[in-house]
Amino acid sequence: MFDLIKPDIFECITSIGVTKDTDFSLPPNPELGDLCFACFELAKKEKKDPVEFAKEIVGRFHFVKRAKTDLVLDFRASGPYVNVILNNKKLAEIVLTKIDQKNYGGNNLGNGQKVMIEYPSQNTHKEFHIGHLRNVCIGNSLVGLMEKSGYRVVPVNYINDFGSHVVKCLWYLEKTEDPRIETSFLIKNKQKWLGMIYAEANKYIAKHKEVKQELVEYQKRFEARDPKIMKLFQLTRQWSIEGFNKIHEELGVRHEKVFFESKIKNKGQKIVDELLEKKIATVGEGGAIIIDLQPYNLDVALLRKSSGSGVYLTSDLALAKEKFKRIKVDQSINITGTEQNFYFKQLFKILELEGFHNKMTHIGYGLVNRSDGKMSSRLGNVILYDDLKNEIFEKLFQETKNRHEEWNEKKLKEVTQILTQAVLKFTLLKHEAEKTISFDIKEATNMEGYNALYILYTVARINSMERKSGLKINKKKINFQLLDNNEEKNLLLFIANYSAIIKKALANYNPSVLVKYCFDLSKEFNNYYNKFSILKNDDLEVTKARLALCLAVRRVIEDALKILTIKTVEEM
RNA sequence: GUCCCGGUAGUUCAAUGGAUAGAACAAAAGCCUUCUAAGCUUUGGAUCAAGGUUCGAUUCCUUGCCGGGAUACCA
Repeated sequence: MFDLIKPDIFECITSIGVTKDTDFSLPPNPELGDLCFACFELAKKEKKDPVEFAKEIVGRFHFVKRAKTDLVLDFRASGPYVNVILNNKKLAEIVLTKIDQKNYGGNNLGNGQKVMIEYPSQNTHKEFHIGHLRNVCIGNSLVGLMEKSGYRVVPVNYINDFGSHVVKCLWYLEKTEDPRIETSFLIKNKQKWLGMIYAEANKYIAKHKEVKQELVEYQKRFEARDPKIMKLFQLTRQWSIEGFNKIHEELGVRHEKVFFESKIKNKGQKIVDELLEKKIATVGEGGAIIIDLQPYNLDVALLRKSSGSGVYLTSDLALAKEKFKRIKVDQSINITGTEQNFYFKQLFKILELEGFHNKMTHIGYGLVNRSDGKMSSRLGNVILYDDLKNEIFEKLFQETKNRHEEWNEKKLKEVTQILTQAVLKFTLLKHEAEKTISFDIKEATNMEGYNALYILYTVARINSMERKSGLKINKKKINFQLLDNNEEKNLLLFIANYSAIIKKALANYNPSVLVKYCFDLSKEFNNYYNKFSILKNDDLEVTKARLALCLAVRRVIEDALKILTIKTVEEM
């Protein structure tokens, strides 16, 4: 932790037995010191008692202690811990100067490696609910985190437009001769409407089990590209894709390439044939093609239905190859729900058996459930992205209007839109990525608490102060000595810890770490803001120093939010 | 049946094996002639159970109980 100031700390404490892999953390009580480190490991190396060793380290430090202008002022032993007392002036100077560096808080773990990230891989003819939204939010953040860490990221999408879900939807539309197709220009959101039809189709099929054979036949015709079906397919497929594109644009997704199942499925079928020839795959019950992965503890995987139709796996085999063929990348990452963890283990094993050795990773995020139970299309209780977005927008619009009567409609909408996106994204990112979410609409539309608004409000406050001060801050002329209270020290330490947070978030594929960091930093700031006056101050030098700190806080928050693709507003 | 994930305040979530388990919501009480009250302060409240490893366990291991997911023709 505290990577930003670590080099300066070690400069003060060379050759006293504290190795460079020693990590610093915050003491449980600020009165103990500014930073601390535990001596368990260090003492073990020298075969000493940790409590004794802590005292010894402190003694050594006092012996070699250098000038008062160093970052480290003092060491104090407290049981097996050593607490570090920092020089406020030096701390402020280092942090507030370093923050202007390029790619501040970033690192170069990626070393220019090219990585493809595939998300959210939706199915056409289906709804876009908050589960998909979680996928996009995590994907977006991962792109940001990897770019911040020196990777060259290629975001791509894979659209499943050729599976049995499409078959069900088209078959149902045809069977019911839905008149709305003819007057489709009347439908406002066709992508959403189609999702509704798909849900209806599912309900119907569940009730009328006898249509199963009919669907099998329909799928055969579909996969053989029966012109009669293709017309409806092309039309409706386009509705979904246009709808997705609009959503992606709103959410700040920027795919460099899009793969379609309809263009890949045949290639997948060929791979299945090859696997059969190579005797990696075998013929199973009813003529289905399967692959026995039991030696690897991965059960049996189905590669082709007994009807000859493909399954997801059929296409995914081809997709893996296509990815590396079309774009020269060093590795590929997939983001899907954790319920597909097992599926991806199977997929990767099959590719491995086939002799495909490119690096592929699967990242699973937890399901989004409703607080009152499971979300399922069949129960008809899915929370759609569009609906949630509108609900939040309405609420925020009213509130913003009340606060800024002087704003015109256009400005109100612009600001509310940014706030809405921020609230949505924060809500779906605030939990640990791999954990199941219990989603509560009431909580999501609450404007208080652990919420994006809290952070954006903090930024808006700083913006406001900067405007009102009329000052241009020149770091070279700041008297850093004036930043000497505990709250200021805490803020500086928070800022110094930013890069460690980035690393942690990426290492665990877990953007929630960064979300929490933004909130905690904002909280620390609001505490400071309420306790100390920044502008209303007798001493202009103090105002300048404090304002410089405020701007640094804003810079870090905005940088972190940018990674999460969350925008801020000047005023709110 | 087997495999994977989870179980922490009333609720939703935090806590690389480290000092006194943190937040938010909800509940109770306060703070706007003062830089945006979408804010701040204060109060009460929790580690599923039993073993084990360790100087030290919410964290690691074992067992049990509870919940979720996966487990060849669902997507």
